[in-house]
Amino acid sequence: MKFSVSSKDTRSAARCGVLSTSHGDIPTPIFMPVGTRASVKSVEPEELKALDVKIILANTYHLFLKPGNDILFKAGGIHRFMNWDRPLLTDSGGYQVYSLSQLRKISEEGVIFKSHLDGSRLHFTPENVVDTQRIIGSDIMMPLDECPPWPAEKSYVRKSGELTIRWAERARDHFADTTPLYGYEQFQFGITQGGTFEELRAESSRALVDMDFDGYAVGGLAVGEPAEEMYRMLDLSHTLLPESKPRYLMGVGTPANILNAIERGIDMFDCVIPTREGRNGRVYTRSGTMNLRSAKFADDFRPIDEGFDNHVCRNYSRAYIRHLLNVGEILGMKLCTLHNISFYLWLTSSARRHIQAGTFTDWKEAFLKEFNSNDKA
RNA sequence: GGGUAGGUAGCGAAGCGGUCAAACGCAGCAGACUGUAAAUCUGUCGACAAUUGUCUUCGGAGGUUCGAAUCCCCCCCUACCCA
Repeated sequence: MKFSVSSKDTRSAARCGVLSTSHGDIPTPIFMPVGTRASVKSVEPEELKALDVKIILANTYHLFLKPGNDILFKAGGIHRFMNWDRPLLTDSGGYQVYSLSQLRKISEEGVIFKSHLDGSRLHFTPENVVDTQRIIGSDIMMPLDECPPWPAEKSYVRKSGELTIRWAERARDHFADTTPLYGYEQFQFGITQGGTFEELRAESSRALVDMDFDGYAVGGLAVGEPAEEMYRMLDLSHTLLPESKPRYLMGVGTPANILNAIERGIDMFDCVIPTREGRNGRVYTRSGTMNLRSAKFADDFRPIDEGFDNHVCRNYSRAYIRHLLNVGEILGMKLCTLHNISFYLWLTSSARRHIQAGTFTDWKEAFLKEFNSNDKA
């Protein structure tokens, strides 16, 4: 995988780069909206492009259930299926090992899920998860891993992390033994685990680095631990993961999480916050968040964030969107989603600009001060 | 003019002698949401004191009863039907 770091911050580990895939280049740091089931909920791929979304996520577990591999293969892969011609990354189902923990059993071989849709038993192995992602045709695929909960006993996190390492090895081998199905290159990242234990995180990182993945994800964080614990793990990861490979912090996070992680050398992020919270009426502004369902916005005809230059703020008022949410019109959820994605992309593009200008740290402090001082939620 | 069904907290709507400050829904208010089982979920929702507390409510006025939103009488209003 071609990844080039173009500029580095002098006062922190923050860096800017470009990640090249067959479906286009991705400037980093970057935020990737989540489109679990081949859809960023409520938004058309064309609209994502209009927002200048560079790369989106989809999920192997959910796509395997529906529409299933047959349909995805007949469609010619996910890009053609959903009319998205830019880069796409698939998560492996490792997060579902965590989020659907009541519905699965883990063994050395892999994971058996009891489908949340119809209860049927689904066998996921490191190998067949690679196969499914070949069929999906994602530009970047993730190996099956176990995301342990927090808090968890160190002994459990160790055992779990060691299993994830063995799975990663199998996934890497199987990736090498198979080829892309649609004529363009695919890449595979490794996922480090180890919870918030330095020792385990380091072991996991070293083992995965030895396998020479195309990039490295830091997994198993933002599952309930204090943010400081997460940052500690990032400081450590920064010293262990190769400079020359992209680093992806999975499932993170709030604007503050993202900026603090960029400061610690992370290049890629995904999170459901902007889309899910958008559907629930919470929108992000430079001076904090606000819940547009509140009656206090009923006659507030200002844009969501005055002076913020995006499609939603240029064209719609708080009062209108509040009305839409209030009467259950899907457009309300959509406009909030569009706005939040736009805000998150603005956040990472601003970070890039300030890293390049050498002003990242100051800008981050100023942004967070403003964001936290006047929370409208 | 006659008949029938009703008038319950912001709205809608249960309750039909005590366990009723009164189910439930909506609206309101507050909160949650981090590799999406989330267009979801939680709390609150008469007024005050703000933990077990007190006070005023079920169209209005009387009455029966130890006790009424619930029973009786009169009045007012609404919807529909018949003249």
